[in-house]
Amino acid sequence: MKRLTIKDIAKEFSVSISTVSKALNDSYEISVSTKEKIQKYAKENNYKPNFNALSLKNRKTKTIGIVIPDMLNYFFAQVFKGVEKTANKKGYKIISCISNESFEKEKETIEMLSNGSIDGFIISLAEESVLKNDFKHFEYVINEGTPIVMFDRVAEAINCDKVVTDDFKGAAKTVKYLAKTGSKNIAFISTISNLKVGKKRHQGYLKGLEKANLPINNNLIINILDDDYKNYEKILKPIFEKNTIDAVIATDESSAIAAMKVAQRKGHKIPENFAVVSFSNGILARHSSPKMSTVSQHGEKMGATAAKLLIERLEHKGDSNLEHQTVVIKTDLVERNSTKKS
Amino acid sequence: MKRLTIKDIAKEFSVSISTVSKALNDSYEISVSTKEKIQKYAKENNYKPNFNALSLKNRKTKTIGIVIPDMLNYFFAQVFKGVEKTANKKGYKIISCISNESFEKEKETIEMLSNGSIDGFIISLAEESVLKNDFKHFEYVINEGTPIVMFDRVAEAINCDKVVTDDFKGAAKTVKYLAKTGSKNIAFISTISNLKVGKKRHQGYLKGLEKANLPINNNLIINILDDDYKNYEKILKPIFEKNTIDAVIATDESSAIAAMKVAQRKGHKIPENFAVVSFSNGILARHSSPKMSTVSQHGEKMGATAAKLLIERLEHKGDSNLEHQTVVIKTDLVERNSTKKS
DNA sequence: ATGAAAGCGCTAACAT
DNA sequence: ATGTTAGCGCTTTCAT
Repeated sequence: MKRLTIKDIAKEFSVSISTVSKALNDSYEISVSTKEKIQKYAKENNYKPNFNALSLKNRKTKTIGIVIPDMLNYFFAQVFKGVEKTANKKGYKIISCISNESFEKEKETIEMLSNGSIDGFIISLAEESVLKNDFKHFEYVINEGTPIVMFDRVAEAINCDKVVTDDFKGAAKTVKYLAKTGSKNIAFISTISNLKVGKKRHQGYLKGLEKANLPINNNLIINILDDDYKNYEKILKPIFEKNTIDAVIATDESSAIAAMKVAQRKGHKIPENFAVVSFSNGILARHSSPKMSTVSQHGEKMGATAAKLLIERLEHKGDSNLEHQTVVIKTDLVERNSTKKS
Repeated sequence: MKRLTIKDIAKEFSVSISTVSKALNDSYEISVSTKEKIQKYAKENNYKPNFNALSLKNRKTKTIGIVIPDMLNYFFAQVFKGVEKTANKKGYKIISCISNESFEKEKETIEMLSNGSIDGFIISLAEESVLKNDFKHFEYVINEGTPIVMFDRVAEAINCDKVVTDDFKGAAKTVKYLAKTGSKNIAFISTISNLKVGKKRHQGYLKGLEKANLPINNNLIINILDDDYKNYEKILKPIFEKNTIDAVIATDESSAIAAMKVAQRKGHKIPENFAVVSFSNGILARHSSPKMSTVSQHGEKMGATAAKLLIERLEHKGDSNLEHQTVVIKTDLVERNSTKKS
C-alpha cells in the first residue's frame, strides 16, 4: 500500500494536479462538486501531504530542535515535557538531541540540524561549552537566520531569547527563610560551581546571609567537584564533623540527600535541629525521609515559555526585528518536612 | 547570510548545477581540478545539502520517530538515551513524542509523523492503548511500509520487531533469592496490574513461590490501582498491619519505597528482618535509606537494541522480508542494602 | 569532462 | 472552473 500523492488523485479523477491541490486546500477557484468528491476521496484513502515536499516548498519545517545536556536529569526531562506539550499544541514537532555535557556533541548536533531540518533551536548549554566559553557555533546558525532560545544554562554573550531561573533571589529567599526558622550556621553545598547558575546561587546565598545579619563562614561554603554522587557522603562527613552546621542549602538534590544522611548519622534530628533545602524539583525530594523542602524551578513552565518564545519569533519573522527578551521564571519554596514551618 | 545552495556554487564557477552536484559527491566524471575547487569552496562557505530536498529525492529521512509514554519516568528516559546514542552513531536523528499514556495522543502522533517525516518508529505503548487493546493505527503504518519496533510494553497482536524485559524470570529469580535469604512471607506489590508487563511479573512471582515451596497467600498480592504515589503509604499501611509480611517484591520503585517506610514505621529492621526488592533501575533506589536492591531492566541497552533492530530493517529493506524478531533483555538483580547478601 | 532535463510532491502565479 | 508551468534543492540519466 504505497502512500497516496496528489498525482494519484489527479489520475483517479482525470483532472490536473493543481486542481487537486486547490481542491484539497479548499480554494474558491474550484467548484463545490469537485472539491467535495476530491476531499472525500482523499480522506477515505488517508491522503497526507508529503512532509518533505511541503517543507521544501515553504522553506519551513514546523519542527524545533532541542538540545539538552542530560535527559536523565529530572529537571531537563521536565523542561522537555513543557516544550513538547506547547510545541505540539501549535503544530510543531520536536527533534531532540542529548549533548551529554560535551562541547563537541553540542556543536555537531547544531551543525547537523542546521541544514533545513528544523526552524529553530531550544538549548541549554553543555557544561563543557560553558567552561570553554566557546559559542561560535550558535552565532553561526543565528547569522544564517535560525533563531535560538536558550534556557537555564544560557550564554550571556549570545544575543537571543532566554529563559532563566531566578537563582539569585531563590537562594537569598531560602537563606532568609532558614534564618527566620532558627538556623544560625547555614552551609552552602554546590556541585555546579563551574556554571553561572551555580555562581548566582552562591551570590544569592551570601546576600541572604547579609540580609539575615549572619556572618559568612568560608568553611561552610562547600564546593563539590567530584561528579559522582556516590562520593558525596564521604566528602561531606569530615566537613560536618569539623564545623557547627544546623542547616544546609544545596544546589542539587543528590548532595542534599547526602547531607541529610550525614547529618542524621551525626545524631541531628531533621527538621528539629537541622534543616535542609535543595534547589530542583526532582523526584528524590518527594521520596526522601523526611521529605525534603526544595526551591522549585518549574521546569515544565520553563520549557513551555521557551517554546512559546521560539514559535512567536518563527511566526513573526517578517514582522520586524523583535527585541530579544530574557524571561525570568521565579522559584518557589516548597515546604516539606526537612524544614520547620515558617 | 542566506544558506548556500548548489545553484549558488554553480553560478560562482559558471558551471552547471549537475557538475557541482557530481563534484560534491566526488564523481569520477568530474575532473580533479574542478572537483577540488568546488569542494574547497563548499567547505569554506559551509555548504550543507538541504535536508528536505535530499529526503524528498531519496524517499528517506534518516530520522526515527520515538513515542514514549512518559519522559519523567527514569526507565523511559534511559531507553531514550540508548536510542539516541545508537541512532546518532549511525547518522539518524530522533523525533520524539510523549504519548502521556493517552491513546488519542499516541494515535495522532503516529498519524502526524507518517507523512514522510520519519523512516520508522520505536514505540512503547500508552497504558490507554493497552487497555483499549486497539492497535489499528500501528497496522496502518506498517502496511504503508513504515517499520515499527516496540519495546517494553508491546502488542502481541502486531507483527513487528520487539524488545522486552524478561519480566517473568526476573520476578521468579527474585522470589527465589528472597526465599533463600530467609524470607517466608513475600508480598507482591503491583501498580501496573493492567499491563502485560505487570501480569508477567505477577506470574513470575507465583512461579518463584512454587519453586521455593512457599504457599500462595492472596492477601499478600497487592494491586494498587491508584496512580498517585502520594497515596501508596496510606494504602499499604492497613495491609501491612493485618498480615505477616517479611519481604516485598514491587513492580516499581515508588511503591517499594512506600513499603519500606511503612515497614520501618512498624518497627521492622531492613534488611535484618524485612527485605525489599523493586523492579526498575531508577534513581530512587540509589538514594533511599537503606539503598534498595532492584531488578535492573537495563533501559539504555533496550533502547540501543531497539534502535539497532530498526536501523537494520531500514537499511536492508530491499534485501528480503526479514523475519520479525523479539529480543529479550535479561534482568539483573542488583544487591544493595534492602536485602541480605546471598 | 560537462551540461540538459526529468523528477521527487507540492504550491501558486499565470494562462485558458 | 480547470490546466500549464515554474520552482523549492537535489540527484541521475542521458546527451554532447
